[in-house]
Amino acid sequence: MSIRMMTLVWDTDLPATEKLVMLALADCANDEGKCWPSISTLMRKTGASERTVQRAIQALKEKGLLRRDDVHGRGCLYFLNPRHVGTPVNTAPVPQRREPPSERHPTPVTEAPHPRHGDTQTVIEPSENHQEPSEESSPGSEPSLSVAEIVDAWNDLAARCGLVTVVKLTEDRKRKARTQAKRFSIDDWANVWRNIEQSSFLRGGNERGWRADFNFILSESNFVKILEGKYDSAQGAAGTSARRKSDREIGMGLARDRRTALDRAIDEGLTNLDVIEGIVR
DNA sequence: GGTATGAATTCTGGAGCTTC
DNA sequence: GAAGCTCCAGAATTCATACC
Repeated sequence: MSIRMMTLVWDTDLPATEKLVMLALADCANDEGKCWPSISTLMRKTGASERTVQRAIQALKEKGLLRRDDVHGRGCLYFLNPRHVGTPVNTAPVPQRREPPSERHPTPVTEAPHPRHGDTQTVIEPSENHQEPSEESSPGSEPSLSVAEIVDAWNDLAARCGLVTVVKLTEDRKRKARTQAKRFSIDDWANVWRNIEQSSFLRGGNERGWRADFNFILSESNFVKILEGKYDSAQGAAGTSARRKSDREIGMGLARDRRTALDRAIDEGLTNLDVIEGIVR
């Protein structure tokens, strides 16, 4: 154990996990900062998982606080960097800090501060060709729609309702869309599109002018609320569904006809959102 | 000033695979 | 066997706002 190293680590302004791993390393190090604990030793000392320890080591390396030399067959040698560790807080590498919401980018261009290797910021040009069949399959729970179908349907709806269209399809958005597609049936999606279109609140008709965006609907709780008609401003918070509002505005008979056609289309296994939306409209 | 709420972001751990 | 890497889903945290 190096008291000198540990004292320097305590004075750093590191995120909790990184500081904990750094302390565990300092606990094994000599006064030169040299040590060779295994990942499992660091796991035991910190109480963190293997993955968390690895990530913390990677972050410390990137910040210059740590150097790691691989020793084939013998694990790794770590060198704590006293110069960096001892750097005053105000000049030390600071942890990632989020922008306040008012400074954040609007939905489509929000990016994770640590994009993973292989992440892409794909520019979506709605078409019928950007299917991702390999990503949609999941044993046990088949998604009701593909990511491309969801994005296309949203962009179509957004264009009609003056909402923000999806310009970039991040890995995070893809993942959430896939999750939603597995959670909800195709008629749930059709109902959500319709409820958004019929909700003045979701289209900016609120005190702050806030509008629903793609990320908003990818939240499970938001999706359920839209589905249940809780954003139906005309009906208030009583929970009356947008479907009933649709009946009132369009006329009971017409709405019933449309719903019947929609149910029939769904029963027949129709998966084309454009067709379904055409019926809904 | 304290508290509750909603939305957005970040962190964490499991699984599976590869490399040395 | 040890370590690294990526993907994924859920938990935790942060922040702004509204309300008392």
